[in-house]
Amino acid sequence: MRETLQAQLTATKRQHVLDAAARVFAEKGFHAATIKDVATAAGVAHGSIYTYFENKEALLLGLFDLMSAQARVQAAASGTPDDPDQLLRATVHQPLAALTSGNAELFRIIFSEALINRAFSERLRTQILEPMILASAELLKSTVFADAPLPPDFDLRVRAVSGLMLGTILQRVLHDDLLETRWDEMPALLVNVLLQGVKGTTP
Amino acid sequence: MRETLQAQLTATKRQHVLDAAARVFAEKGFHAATIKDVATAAGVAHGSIYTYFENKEALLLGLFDLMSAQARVQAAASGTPDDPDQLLRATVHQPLAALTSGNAELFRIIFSEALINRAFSERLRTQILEPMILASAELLKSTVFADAPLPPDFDLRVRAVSGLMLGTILQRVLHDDLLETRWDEMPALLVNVLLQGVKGTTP
Amino acid sequence: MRETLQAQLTATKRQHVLDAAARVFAEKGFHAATIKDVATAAGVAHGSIYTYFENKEALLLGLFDLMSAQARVQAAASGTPDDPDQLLRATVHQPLAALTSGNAELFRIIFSEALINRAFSERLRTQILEPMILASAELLKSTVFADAPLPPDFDLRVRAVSGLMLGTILQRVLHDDLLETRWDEMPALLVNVLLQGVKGTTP
Amino acid sequence: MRETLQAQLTATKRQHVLDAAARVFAEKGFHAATIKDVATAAGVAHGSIYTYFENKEALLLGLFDLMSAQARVQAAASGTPDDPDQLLRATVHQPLAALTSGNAELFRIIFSEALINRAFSERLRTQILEPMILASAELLKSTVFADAPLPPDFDLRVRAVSGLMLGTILQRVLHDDLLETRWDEMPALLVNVLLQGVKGTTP
DNA sequence: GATGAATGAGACTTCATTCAT
DNA sequence: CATGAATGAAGTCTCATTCAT
Repeated sequence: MRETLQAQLTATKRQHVLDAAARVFAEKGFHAATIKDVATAAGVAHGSIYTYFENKEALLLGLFDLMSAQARVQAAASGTPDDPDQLLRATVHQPLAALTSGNAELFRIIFSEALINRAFSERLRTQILEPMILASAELLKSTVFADAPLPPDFDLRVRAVSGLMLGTILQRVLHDDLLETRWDEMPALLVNVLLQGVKGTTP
Repeated sequence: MRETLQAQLTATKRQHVLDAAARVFAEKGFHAATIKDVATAAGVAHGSIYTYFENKEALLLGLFDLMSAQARVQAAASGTPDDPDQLLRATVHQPLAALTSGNAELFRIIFSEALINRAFSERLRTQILEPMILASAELLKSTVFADAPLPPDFDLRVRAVSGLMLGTILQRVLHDDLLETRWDEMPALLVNVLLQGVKGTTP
Repeated sequence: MRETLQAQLTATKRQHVLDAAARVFAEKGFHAATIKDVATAAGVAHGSIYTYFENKEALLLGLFDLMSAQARVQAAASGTPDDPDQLLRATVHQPLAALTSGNAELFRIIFSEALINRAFSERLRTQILEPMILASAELLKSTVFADAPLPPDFDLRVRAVSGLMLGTILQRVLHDDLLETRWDEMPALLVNVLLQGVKGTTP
Repeated sequence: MRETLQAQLTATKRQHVLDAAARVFAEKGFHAATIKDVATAAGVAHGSIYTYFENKEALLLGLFDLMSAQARVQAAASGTPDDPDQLLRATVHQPLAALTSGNAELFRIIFSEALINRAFSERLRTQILEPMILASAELLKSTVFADAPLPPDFDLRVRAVSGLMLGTILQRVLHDDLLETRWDEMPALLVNVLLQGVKGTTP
């Protein structure tokens, strides 16, 4: 039991360091930030970082797992609405909503690294993108294609769905003012586009 | 006349160095790559890099201008088809086609940096994204909204169009095998989605 | 208490590095000497220099403070003799005596830099020269001009006093063999010159 | 004859480069100044410097010779006054007057280097200081010691004379405002000090 | 476990010098 | 002779990582 307590304490501190890392990396970028920066932000000696993380890259992986976990949590929390329309809305809403608060920074850091680091992009695909694509596929099957046979380019259409979400997010984190201001309207609008095309009249 | 020759020679070598930089940065990432790597790839002494570029960041900016220029060239080359349908197809096709050959690397390097470097993201927005958004807006006005009044969320719908393209590209450069294999089908498919929604039947 | 010990240890090592810097700079000159040279002379890794000094220039400032401190210490140590004659002798003796041992090196380094670095010459004037001039002025007032009104060119005469000392020192550090050999005779001789002119008979 | 013309042309350009070097070194200091700086100031390509000077240090030596030559020229120009008093005044006046105009910079550069560069200090002693000391000795012999046997510490007294001049100059080039303002009064004052001591009444 | 002094590999950059044109 | 592109040695400084306390 004591070991459990100890372990919990360790886990807490580890999380504390990770939070600090998220803040620091977000502000300075992964490469510009130093271990000392993170340690200072976490309020520990810089040597102590190595008690919780093997090296600097492990901090990044930790952040990655954090994002991955958050995505799962939010997916679970949203439940599974019965109404197909609600389901569609929820599925599109989720990834976009994940960006509010401080998560845009996390997105920036992780995608920035994944774009130029093959190992990291693998991880990103496996843990984040593929689940998102899978969810999109399930969504399409149970909604728009519920009554029709799947077309031969079904998988590609799924990429269009996930691409629409990713691209919208990407534009926002690249500081598109309009998207930042009217971010709340986007989920509904994207659903509309997916259902009726870009001309679709909003209900 | 001699000056012109000399200037041309210099420009050529500068381009040569820039090409090398693109290759090296693409493989290792901007931060992990060293000036020496670039110099070796270009076949010059590492001090010589500074004959053509003021510092390492100037190389990145050079790559940026390269991408920007390519985008402009392709936009100009595509001309202005009369047929609205052709126009739509062309506009969507362009950015996606720009990714073939070695340009995916350029995209990776530049977006990776823009995600974590505010000055760079400004540049990216002004020189690349905003023109793309403007083109999308013009496109919509002259095609799908040709006969209808513009809806109040028109600007947001434009973001959906550009977002669809960007997100699709992003997935591909993150090594989505399916997209890499069937990239040729995407422009038509995206046009379809935009016109009729994701369920739209391909003609 | 432990903190005090640690601080003392750090201070000691800092001093150790500074001593090494004095030796190295004296031998090679500030610009020709490298951080690596200093580190090697101090017996530490070259990166470690930066634990104690922010950068190379800080080493020079450290040496400067060292010289400044030494000057103060010696001034204090000499006390204030009652006999005016003794006072004169002591005041002239001090700066000249400060040059024995390894301090000629310090003089060389510091004056060499001050001659071409305005910020440094300001510092030198404020911390070393002006105190010396002030001391010379006080000296004159309480000795040769004790019973007479101060002449209108009093301040200039003070410069002659300090100049006589500085110039003599300068000649010695520029390797004048005669001065090096018979340095001990100079204080008395200079006092004589000041009192009676260059022809003055030594008592 | 043509060769002479050519040689003169070369000499002229060489002098032109040297003037530029004096200006540049004076402003930035020898080490901070680059060959390119000098070339730009001289209006030639930086590679061309090497047509006239073997390397960067040769420029410094060139400046040294320049100063040395100027000193000789001025010494010759001043002639040899018959009146011993005039002679004394002239001898002291000379080195001090040499500092007006832009020569203070030259003094700074050369003494700065000589202080930390043994070879250079040798040169300085041989070409500048020793002649100055010799002149001082001759001066003393023909004036204050004209009728008396030379004292055993004669050579040291000579150092006091040259030291008084050097030290006064040193203070001025270290930006002593008072000296800069009232520099004209110094020669007479120094003569006075030498003749009667620091208390001496000005005639 | 925590600390932070110490390490040293390695990065960027400068610049004196050379040499083909 | 003049030019300036090219070279590469060398320098300063950073920082991830280690380890004795």
